[in-house]
Amino acid sequence: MEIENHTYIKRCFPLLEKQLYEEILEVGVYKEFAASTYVVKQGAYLDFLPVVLSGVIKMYAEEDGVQFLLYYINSGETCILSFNHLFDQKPVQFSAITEEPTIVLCLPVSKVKEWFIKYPSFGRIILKDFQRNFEDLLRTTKDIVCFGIEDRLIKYLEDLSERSGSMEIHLSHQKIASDLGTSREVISRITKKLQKENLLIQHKRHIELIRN
Amino acid sequence: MEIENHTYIKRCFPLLEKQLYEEILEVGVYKEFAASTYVVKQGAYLDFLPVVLSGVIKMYAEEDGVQFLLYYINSGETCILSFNHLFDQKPVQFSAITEEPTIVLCLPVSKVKEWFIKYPSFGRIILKDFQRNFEDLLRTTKDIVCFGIEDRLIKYLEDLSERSGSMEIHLSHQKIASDLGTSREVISRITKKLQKENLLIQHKRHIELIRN
DNA sequence: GAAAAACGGTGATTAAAATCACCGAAAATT
DNA sequence: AATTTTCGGTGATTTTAATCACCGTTTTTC
Repeated sequence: MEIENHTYIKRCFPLLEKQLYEEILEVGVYKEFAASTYVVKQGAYLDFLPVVLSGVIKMYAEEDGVQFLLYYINSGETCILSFNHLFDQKPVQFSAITEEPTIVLCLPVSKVKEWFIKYPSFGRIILKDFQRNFEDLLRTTKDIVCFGIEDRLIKYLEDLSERSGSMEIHLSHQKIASDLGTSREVISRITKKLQKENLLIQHKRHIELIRN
Repeated sequence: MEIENHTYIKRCFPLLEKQLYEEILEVGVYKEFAASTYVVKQGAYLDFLPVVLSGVIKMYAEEDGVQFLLYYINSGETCILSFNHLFDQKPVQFSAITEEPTIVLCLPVSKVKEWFIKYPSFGRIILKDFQRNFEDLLRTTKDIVCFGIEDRLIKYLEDLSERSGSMEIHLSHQKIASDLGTSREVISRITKKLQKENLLIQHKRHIELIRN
């Protein structure tokens, strides 16, 4: 298992300085999560930086009883949003939930601070992940403000299809609804409408997208 | 004028290494903007990192003809969102507009990259600003998703009042509406309602908030 | 000082989405 | 096999906000 994890790290961070690589191996803690499990819960205090070695985690925001999807962290990416809270010891403002079985490498905050200054490559990785997360969040925000649920549902399904490489979406209306911050009935009605428009087919337990 | 700007830089970046400070003085370009002027326009390609020396700029997102306020950049803060686009030469996904007369220090991207690696203090500044912008954006997103316009208007006014240190808001309903991504009539109706509830008083050309 | 532009008020209507209520079918649990 | 849970469908209603239409006033511009 250890050996596998080494492989993951090499794959995720191909350009690390040798010394940094050694340090990561030394202090990094591996954690495995089943599908649909909390990696980070909103309100918690973190003392580590999670890096997704394999699998996918989804970032959720919660407020006023509503939970909605912000964006995904794929393998090889750091869950940088939590970085925000590593330094000022504030509770995290979001939750991270695995989408599938996922292996996470946890790097202690003290080391992260040290490496950020010591290793240029590490600083660049952090910055790059910050950028991506920022862009993803902005994209999501724009979508929410500027488009109705129907458009957002279509985007959501297309996005899922693209990232899974399959035209089939195995999710209940309820789960979709909660990702989009709406209610099940709304999803049911829209999918029905989309089926009439030949954009998808509703099967017993999944949705099949139709290439346009 | 040059001397004044030196003072601004010292005030904004109190902990710079001397050498970095010299470099900034050498290559930084000062730009002055009147109130309500574009500093950055969505879709443009940037080759500099803007730092607000004095004044305030507002970050807007645009999509599908709708423009709405994301958050503010105060004096001493870098407009880090643009940083995103410095590295990958993508057009910026937002606009930055001055709120009041504003002095901006423009740092060339080539130097920014260099300093980020060379000077730990610079890396920390960048990271810190990234954090703040990220948190601000997340806050805004949550507000938009989870609260109705009435609550958001109240927050918006309170926020303005707090940052200006005054209970008087000198903004037209139209301007408020466009910041919140809605229409004037909606603002007019809500302010009228809030007046009935003794939360504010509408004067001829401004709104007076009432301490609760 | 006249014309134009910006400002704010308000009623009526429309549209989008949330909520409520209730249904039967399928799947999972015991 | 019986029970419970999850799932999805659908009509009716309500809520929220957007839009349309029109008004008089104030401010700015020329």
